[in-house]
Amino acid sequence: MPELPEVETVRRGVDEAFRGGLIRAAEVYNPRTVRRHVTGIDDFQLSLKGLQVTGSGRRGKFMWLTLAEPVDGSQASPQGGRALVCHLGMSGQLHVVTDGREAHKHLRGRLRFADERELWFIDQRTFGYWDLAELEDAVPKTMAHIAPDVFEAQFDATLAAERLLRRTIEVKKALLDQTWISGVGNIYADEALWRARLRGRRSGDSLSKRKALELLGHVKDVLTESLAVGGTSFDELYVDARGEAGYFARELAVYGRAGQPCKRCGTAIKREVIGDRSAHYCPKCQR
DNA sequence: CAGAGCCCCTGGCGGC
DNA sequence: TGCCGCCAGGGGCTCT
Repeated sequence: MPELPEVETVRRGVDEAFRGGLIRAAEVYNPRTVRRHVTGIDDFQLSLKGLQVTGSGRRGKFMWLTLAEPVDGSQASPQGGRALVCHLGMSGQLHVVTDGREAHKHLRGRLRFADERELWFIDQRTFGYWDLAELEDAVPKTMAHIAPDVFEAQFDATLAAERLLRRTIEVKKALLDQTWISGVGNIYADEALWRARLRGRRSGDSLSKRKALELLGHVKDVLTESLAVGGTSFDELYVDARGEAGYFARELAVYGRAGQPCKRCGTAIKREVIGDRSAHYCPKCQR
């Protein structure tokens, strides 16, 4: 479900609510939720108890809360220290809970804060997870294989374009590969390809460098525009940390619009399968 | 190293 | 009512 704009929207809401907050207890109800944490569920819960949230970060679709011991004058440096990494998977949500509501059916874990507020991790399909990681250069060590996203200073569009040009797989599939550019998922890959008038079936090495750069520009544009309106919500499976939907669904040109007219030329949008994921495109104006 | 194929889950929906 | 297959914003692991 959530791609970069949705994850960033959630991160902002969680940061605003819990920056500076003291974790009184951490509870995990489904062992799968901490499957990346090799020392187990009990260790995970104990490790978080008593820590303070000092801030948050994000790379692509991964977000994290930075943590420190709540001791005067010895706050962890923003470049080092520990973090609670959260990946939302296909159906994960983080909710700021202040009203003592009844537990949700898919509540997988929660942080109880000293002020009685709670952070809930709700995840129907359990592809999401929580993990603890050491930070290195302000990024969790466990994310060394995830490339910078288009909003990071380290992102080099020229380098990324050159890498895309060396790939023999379909461009659509390449956009979903988080190891050279992160944050793009199935929705925004289709949208960026439509904007660039490119068929997702084209192989990376069939593009000109100019076209590759243009595509990356469209990726950044569509992510920016979606973030500005809180992301894309189709149903209750994506809402922000306060339970609010995003408004980008109405701006989508191709994703989920099979059979409907192309917003540029009126031709019916088609759906195909690329790399076991659905892909939506205009058969006339995407080549 | 890039790429392909498989696995991991919980539902909603339409067809029979 | 059931059963069955398909579909859904994710990524990891293993083998070639």
